[in-house]
Amino acid sequence: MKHNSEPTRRESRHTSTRDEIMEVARKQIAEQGAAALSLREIARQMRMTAPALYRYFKDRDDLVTALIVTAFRSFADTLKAARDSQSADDHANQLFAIALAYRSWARAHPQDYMLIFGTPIPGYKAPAEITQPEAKCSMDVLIDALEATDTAGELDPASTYAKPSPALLAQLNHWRKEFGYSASTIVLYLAVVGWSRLHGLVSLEIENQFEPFLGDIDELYRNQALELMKQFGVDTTAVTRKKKS
Amino acid sequence: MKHNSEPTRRESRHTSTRDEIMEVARKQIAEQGAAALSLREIARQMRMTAPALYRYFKDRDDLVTALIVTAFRSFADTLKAARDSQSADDHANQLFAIALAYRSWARAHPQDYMLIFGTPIPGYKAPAEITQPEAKCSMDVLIDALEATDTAGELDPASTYAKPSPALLAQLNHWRKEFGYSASTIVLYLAVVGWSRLHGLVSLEIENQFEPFLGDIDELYRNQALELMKQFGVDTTAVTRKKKS
DNA sequence: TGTACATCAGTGAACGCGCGTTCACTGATGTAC
DNA sequence: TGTACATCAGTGAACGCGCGTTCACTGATGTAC
Repeated sequence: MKHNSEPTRRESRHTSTRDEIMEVARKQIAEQGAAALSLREIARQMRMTAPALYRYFKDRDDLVTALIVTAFRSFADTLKAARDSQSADDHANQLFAIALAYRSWARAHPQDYMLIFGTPIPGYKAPAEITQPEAKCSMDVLIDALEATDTAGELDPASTYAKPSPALLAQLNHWRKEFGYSASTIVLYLAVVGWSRLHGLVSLEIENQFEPFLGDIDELYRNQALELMKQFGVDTTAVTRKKKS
Repeated sequence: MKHNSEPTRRESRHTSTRDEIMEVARKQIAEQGAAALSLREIARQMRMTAPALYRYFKDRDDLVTALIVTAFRSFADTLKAARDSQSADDHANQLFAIALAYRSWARAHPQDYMLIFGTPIPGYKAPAEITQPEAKCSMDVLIDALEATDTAGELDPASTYAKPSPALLAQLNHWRKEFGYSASTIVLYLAVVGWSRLHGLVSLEIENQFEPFLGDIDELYRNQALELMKQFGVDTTAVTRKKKS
């Protein structure tokens, strides 16, 4: 056995067909939905037999878990990239960019979005110990951006936003401590509120609930993203100016 | 053939086993999710054979469509009942009651909620001409309540809420005319915004996305429902007073 | 009131399908001496 | 450099399962005269 230097030829082949399996699976999910994912169909598309897949994944659930993890990472990476596309001190535009990226990722990968945040697959139960840290990473992008805004003194929830009740504050504080967040409790509050509001619009959109009466949601989404920021006390004039130019 | 007086014995038996089929199907959906719905399993639970079900539904899709319709009706009825539980001129409490009922129905019937607003079943495409009017009925409860509030002069979105852009207003107007709503365009705007915000919280909750870090969502939901109303310009003091008493 | 007939509910067998997973196996790829 | 061996990728057959749907059928329920 080689002590872990660079991967052998065989090893790299292994990981590359493993990647290919996941690629094909993702494509299948994108077309048919996650519930219709089939090992045999994947094998067929790869011109292999189904049992060969067991060299790469313990079973179907194992593959699904891997898909969920990569979907989460792709999602988190997209959010981070959006944030970093704006200058580091321009918090308003960072937040706005994150909000837009949230939606555009979901539109580009609707089935992955649903795989992550939506309906679980019939016989499948995601192992929380693997799934949860990944979910946290996405959430953290939002939390970090809000925290940075807060630190810069550009967040003023108190002026426009209701104070959480003591009971709610206690919950948020518990969360804050358990996960060791440096952000203030109110930042966590805004993060969870913001998340739920983006999710509400995005999930209804990708499930075509708006279509019959509104058609395109572009305008509504921008409107709501800005509105959300305003309610957080963020000055959005820089965003609107940039948008026009 | 009898001219349509009261239903014959046979007819009433027919509708009653039809109802039983749907009942069993609903139970199955509640336990396993809509994607796992199986005609054979339904028949088994009813101590029948599967082909007998074809006396009552053309095929599986036909059953699913019927389930969707009844789910929508149950949902809309619950919202209406909540509204009517408050006195007719107390618009604030009516809106609040609707918001609470929205969530509690979803919690009581999570799989039905997802059947209606969420992931479609793999091979199934809901016939829009049947599904859409039902969806409209639920939406109309919210719209009507907001319109009544507006007519009473208790809605003041302009003061706290961003004006929709001209493009968005045009979309909303198109919708308003196409469906013949008497409510103002801004009421439709508030309805769709309110819906998406309730949906965001509720759908994340029933998919257990909040659980790892927040546990119970009760406080957050109440907080957000009130916040939403405040942003619409509704005076919520009557609601909070009532809550305490 | 009784008889002949039509309608309907439900059965049981069968069709054809696809699925996840196991197993013993063949060849190829890599490793050790 | 060559040979013996171990490891791994992938095959093909099979198991056992469940599914939606069709078909010809049996009995029961209702209807007309």
